Formats: sequence, C-alpha cells, structure tokens
Amino acid sequence: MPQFLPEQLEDIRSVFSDFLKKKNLRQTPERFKVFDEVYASDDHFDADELFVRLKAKEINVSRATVYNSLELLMECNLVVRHQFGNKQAKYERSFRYWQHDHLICEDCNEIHEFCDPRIQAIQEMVSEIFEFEITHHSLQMFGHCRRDNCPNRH
Amino acid sequence: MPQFLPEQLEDIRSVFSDFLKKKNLRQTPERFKVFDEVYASDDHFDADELFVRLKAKEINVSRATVYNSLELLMECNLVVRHQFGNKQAKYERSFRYWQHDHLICEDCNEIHEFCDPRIQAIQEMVSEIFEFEITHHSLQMFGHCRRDNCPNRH
DNA sequence: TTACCTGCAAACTATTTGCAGTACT
DNA sequence: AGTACTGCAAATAGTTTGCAGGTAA
Repeated sequence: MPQFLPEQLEDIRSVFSDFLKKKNLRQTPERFKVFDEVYASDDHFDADELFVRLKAKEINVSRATVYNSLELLMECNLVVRHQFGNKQAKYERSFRYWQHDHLICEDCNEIHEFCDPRIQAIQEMVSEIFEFEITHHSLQMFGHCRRDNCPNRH
Repeated sequence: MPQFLPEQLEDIRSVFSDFLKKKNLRQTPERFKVFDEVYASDDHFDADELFVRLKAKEINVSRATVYNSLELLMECNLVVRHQFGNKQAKYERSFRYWQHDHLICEDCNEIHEFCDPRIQAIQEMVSEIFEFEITHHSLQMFGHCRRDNCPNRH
C-alpha cells in the first residue's frame, strides 16, 4: 500500500471532517488522533495494536474511543475491517484502495495483497444467478510461504 | 447440500470412527451424538445452535464437548468452520462437499452456496506469483437479496 | 448551554480451560 | 486399572455498554 503525501493526507482528513459535519457529529481531537494514526500506518492492525501505538506516542485515547472512531472511519469508507479467521478483527486504511484480497501464511501470519479481475467477473455472475445486489466480498487464501526464516515452516 | 442415505451415513460415521481409532482417541457416545446431529442438519450452524438442537432432543452433551467434538470432526475433514464476519463461527458438514463459497444477504442473513472454477485458477496463479503453497481459501460475497419478504429490505 | 463524547470499569459473547468425577478400552 | 473424557463453572479475549464528568458547537 502506498504512503500518502502531506497534501493528499490533508484531503483525506477533510473527507472525514466533512463526513462528521454532514452527520452532525463532533470533531473531537480524539477522533482525529485515531485518524492520523491509522493513516500513518500502512499495514493491517487490530484495535488494540492501534491503542498501543497511540499510547507509545503518549497520545492518550481510550480503547472505547478507538473502537468508536474506527467505526466512524468505516462508515465513511476510510477504513475497512477484515475478519481473517482469528477472533480479533484487522483493520486497514482504504482511501482509493478498494479492491484487493489477501493471502495469509498460516505459519508466520504474513499478509500479502493481490487483485484479480476475474473475481469481479465471478461477482457479477453470482449476482445475476441469485438475483442479488452484491455490495462487497471477502476473499482470503491461506497456505505456507516458502521463506527460509518462516517459523514452523511447512 | 444433499441429504445422505442411511448406508452412506454409516460409511461417513466409520470415517470418524476410524479417525478416532487411528489417533487412539476414545469412541465416546457424546462424540457420536454430536456427529449424528451435525449430519442430520444440512445447513450452517454455530456451536451453540448445535448444543440447543441436542438439548431440544433431550440429548445432554455439554457445550465444552460440543466444541471438542467439532474440533475432531474438522480434523478428519467431516466438518468445516467458516468465519462469516460475525464473531461466532459457523460450521457445516463437509463430507464429499469440498469446494464451494458463500453468498450472504446482509438483511436476512440467508446463506447461498456457489462454485466457480475461476477461483481455482486464481488460486493457482496467486500461488505461483507469491511462491506459496496454498491449502485453502475463504470467499464470501455480501449483499442484498431481492426476496419480497426479506426484512429490512434494501 | 446542551447534548454529545470521553474514559473508565463493568458487562457481554464466544470460546477455552481446570478440575473432580466418570467411563472407554 | 488406568487414563482420557465429560460436565460444570470459572477464566479468557475481544468488543460493547453504562454512566459520571468533560467539551465542542
């Protein structure tokens, strides 16, 4: 996932800001601290990781507020949540980074991203056959990477 | 998913039985009660649902044993577990019913199954590109069905 | 000023674990 | 007979909720 330039970040920040305004929600510093931390990271993280990262920077935002803010960021499509099979949800920023799926090594939990247009085609076909309006999908492939230093290597 | 004939069921039951024997695990009545209930149902259920179904038939098996037995049934490929985004896992029987994916209505939670060979092709390509040995995948499509009586219809 | 928001801790939900007694093999 | 298994209840993990202040608008 690419890193954003400062001015792009400013634009994305205002997407969040506008969303809050439109919904008559408050622009609290905590919400923007969560936003900043999310958009400073370019990986997949869980809610607690985000909480810890903030704490490490001596930014004190409660866990409850982290969850609340992630929820809002998901509502305005700046964050997506994934359920990779473990019990805790993983999040990632998603501004202009819609369609991609995940490949996960079950030995070292490394996550790779891929994108294949055939998935879109399958989606359209399934949509037609079942007469569904499909809004999104979730595809993960699991297996074993072949890195030499992968722990518990298969 | 098809229902099984009594003699097929007997064969599948012996797959479980043989598995337990090979692993030096005990053939307890509780384990077979769980097996029977799983193979009597042709839908997607969670652990608690199975527990309740057994209870309704006055078959008393503890929740802990339900989880334990489902784990064993997964080990011998008679059951698969799915994480559909909600926090509780869904299970379904999987004897000779390997490759299929799921389409889920977010309004009524109805689950449909589909199968598309292109997914296999994508899997092979991803496997090659990332040098992974892919063991399995998990694909769900989410959306809105168009049934008239779908609650909270979109 | 006035709700909405935050932080805290308690509640909750799904699942796992520890332990004493039970029952396969 | 011996040890794995069961049921129960308590522990755990991730997330949500209730409530008493705090604060954006």
